[in-house]
Amino acid sequence: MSTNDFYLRVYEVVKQIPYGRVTSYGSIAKVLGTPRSSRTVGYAMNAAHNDPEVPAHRVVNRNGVLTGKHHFPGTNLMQQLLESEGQIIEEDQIKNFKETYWDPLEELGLQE
DNA sequence: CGTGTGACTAGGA
DNA sequence: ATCCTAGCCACAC
Repeated sequence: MSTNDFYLRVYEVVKQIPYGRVTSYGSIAKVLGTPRSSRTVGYAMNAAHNDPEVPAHRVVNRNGVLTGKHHFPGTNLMQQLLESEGQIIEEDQIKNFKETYWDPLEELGLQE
């Protein structure tokens, strides 16, 4: 495999994000072994479109800001989805980010 | 194979 | 704390 492999790996990680939790692009990239390809992770999410099992709304930037909300249908679908999971969002930013942050490195047992 | 682009991030002013 | 800059990597053309 080749090209799609990276995207598929991204999806596999995103799919494992628990309900009500979120993570960052950089963390996902790090899990994949390429911490510098965080931008590409977001790029991959564009194609995630085809995979409804990928909870793209649970992926935000490292500050807990919904940078990708503009890529969702409507104007604040991403925010609505997160709020429906119990997230507290204000000004496009997750207020309880630290509490709901899900670190794939820890949770997947890849670290420590 | 070179160039441009982006749902990012870290570091410096 | 906020704003700006440069580096990154995978992909489309």
